[in-house]
Amino acid sequence: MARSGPKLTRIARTLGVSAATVSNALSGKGRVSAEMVEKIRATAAELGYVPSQAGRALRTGRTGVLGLVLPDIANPLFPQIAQAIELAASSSGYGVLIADSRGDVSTQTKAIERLIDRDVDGLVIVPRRGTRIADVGCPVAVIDTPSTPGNTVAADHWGGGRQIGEHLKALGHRRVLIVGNNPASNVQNDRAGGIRSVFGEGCHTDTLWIEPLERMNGKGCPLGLAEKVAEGYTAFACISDLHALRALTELQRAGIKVPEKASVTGFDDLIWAPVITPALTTARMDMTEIAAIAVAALVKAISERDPTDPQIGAPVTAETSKVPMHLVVRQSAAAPLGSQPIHTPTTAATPVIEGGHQP
Amino acid sequence: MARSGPKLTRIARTLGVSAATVSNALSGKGRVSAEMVEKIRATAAELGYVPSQAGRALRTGRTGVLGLVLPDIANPLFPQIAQAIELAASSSGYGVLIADSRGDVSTQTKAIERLIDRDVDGLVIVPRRGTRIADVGCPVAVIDTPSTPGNTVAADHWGGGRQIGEHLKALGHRRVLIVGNNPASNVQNDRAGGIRSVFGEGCHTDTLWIEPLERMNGKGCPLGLAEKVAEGYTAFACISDLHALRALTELQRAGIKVPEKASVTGFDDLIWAPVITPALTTARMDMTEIAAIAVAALVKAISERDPTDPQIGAPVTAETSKVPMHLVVRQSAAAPLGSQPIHTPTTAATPVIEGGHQP
DNA sequence: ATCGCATGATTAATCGTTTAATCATGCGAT
DNA sequence: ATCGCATGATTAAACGATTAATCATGCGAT
Repeated sequence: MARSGPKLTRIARTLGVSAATVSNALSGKGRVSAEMVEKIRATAAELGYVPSQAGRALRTGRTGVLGLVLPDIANPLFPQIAQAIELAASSSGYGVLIADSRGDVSTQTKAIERLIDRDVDGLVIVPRRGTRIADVGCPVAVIDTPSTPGNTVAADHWGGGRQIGEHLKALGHRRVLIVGNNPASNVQNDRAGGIRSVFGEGCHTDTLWIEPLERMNGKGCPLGLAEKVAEGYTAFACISDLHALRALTELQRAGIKVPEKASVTGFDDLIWAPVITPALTTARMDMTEIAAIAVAALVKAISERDPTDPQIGAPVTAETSKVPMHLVVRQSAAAPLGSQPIHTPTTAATPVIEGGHQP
Repeated sequence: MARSGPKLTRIARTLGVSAATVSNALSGKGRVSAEMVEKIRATAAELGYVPSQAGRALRTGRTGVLGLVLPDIANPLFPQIAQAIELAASSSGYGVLIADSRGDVSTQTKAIERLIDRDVDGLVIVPRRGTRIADVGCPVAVIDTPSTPGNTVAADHWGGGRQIGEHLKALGHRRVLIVGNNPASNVQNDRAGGIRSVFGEGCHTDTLWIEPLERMNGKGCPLGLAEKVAEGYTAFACISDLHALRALTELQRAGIKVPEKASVTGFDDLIWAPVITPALTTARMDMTEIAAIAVAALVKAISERDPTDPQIGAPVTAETSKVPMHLVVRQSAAAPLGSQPIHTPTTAATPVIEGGHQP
């Protein structure tokens, strides 16, 4: 709807100048005397002037809107991501239009098209399981994982895995089961790889992928972790807090105390991580930072680009493409029975130590 | 950015007619011969014409964009809501712009203003804890709970509570602890009220509000549920799956088996409900339906409204304002020890029976 | 034969902003 | 005194669609 507020012309008439002068003064582009600028600024503020996006968009070919595409919108990380992107975008003066693709890969293209048709200036895409983004007609920032070609910026998932691994190793764990969803995901692979990289000589890791298991036994099937404990695994390093939750409750239900009998760690520091019992040790990504970098790169690309040319571009690049993850130490991981922890500085980054319930 | 695609004029020139005719043909408004309409439709489709939102918005005063405001974006329900709203909006030809207010009430106004300044045609607001929505300059749909004045459409939280309560009662529970976050929330109050309404003669319910407890003992503090079990409570009816999760893990950790020794139920059917052990019995709202009604009401109000008048309106109203919730029966609630379940049809609505892990 | 009218299409104005091109003015240098 | 130039402001065109007003045409009725 059209804002009811004053138009540019009204400010111009109020001050007895032309609309062009007002526009120039407000944008600081043309030649306007300092005093005039001052007067115009003042009355614009006083009248509560807000430029019409429509008018501006029509003239400049820029809408000031970014599109956000999360092919897997049901993802519990969605709130974090959306929040961070919206913050970054709005503080750069951009709006954020969302598009959902119901987890469906074919609908993803439709969703992107919907955004393009609405003339977004750029897109932020968090791709689903290694989907490559086809050339769209506007700048695109891809948030996946540093090892993915075409990635713009992402958390250092591999490094996060290493931190989790080092934490577990320092606690004394030698047999660790990595629990993930799907090996086709670059993110999950990097996290798992990071964990594995820590356990060398005299250690053993194996990986349990849930999705194939569920294809056989049905959704929500037991993971059989009690047996794994019997096999000597003392820690379950889960690729996401969602899996950690699943592992934790399954172990508890089987009468295996966490963390005394088995340690469990997660990833992402999802909303429930601090409030479950025991509170979940996990690795968190700095979405605020990631979003800021992604949006900045996008904004740069947008401003450098000629709005009329229908460029078919690769994803934009940022100076920093890898943002460190932060280990959040809570209660779900501890030294295994019959082993004393090794006291070594575990990671380069300082881990966040957080109690489950400090006053 | 400006779409690279063909403009209205190009179609006009291609067919040797005026732009006005093309516009009329495509919108079906003016007087155009049937054959002309056909030809124009055809070439428009062939050329892949997409109207410029900017041009249209400038002329009509309608942007075709709705704003979505979730004051508590960190809410784990967010994905569900956003997904449903986006679906409903896009199938009505609208885009969805999001605004976050970081859970802060004062920032909420700012967020709404950001959307208004971007000329959204209407707003969907899921208010935080009974916040009243001040008059904004455009149609607003409020999704809260039917008992809230000014509510447009919402799940029947009270009815959902009743279903949960009846389920527990039918299982044989007589001492039930309701676990909520904050009594200031209309939604939570309605849910709790619905549960309570079921337990009359010879039954006992009490309510535990987490937020006041945390203000005393710190975030993530223990809820002391083991003591409650000792006091004779056999079921914990939580107002949200998040609390249910907290209760479940705390009980498990204390060695109290769920559901044998204590039943736990939730609300919302959040992502983890089906995959934890035991899978969570909960009540789900039909967000798709709610979103459809909210958006439909909004669209109606928008089309009836004169885009130029800066109406200061109350929230729009819908024909149906109360959408039933669905009980999802899984494994976390069962008959208490030493009591046989009463076999009664528990609810009017057919509950969804869902296994934790069927093949 | 003429008027009126319905039909189908065109003209031109408009939405609000930006911006290139133009214009007026005063001042310093020749 | 005149030219050139810098400065500050104005004019006017443009973006792409919509729509009220207008125009041309043919046909039936008087």
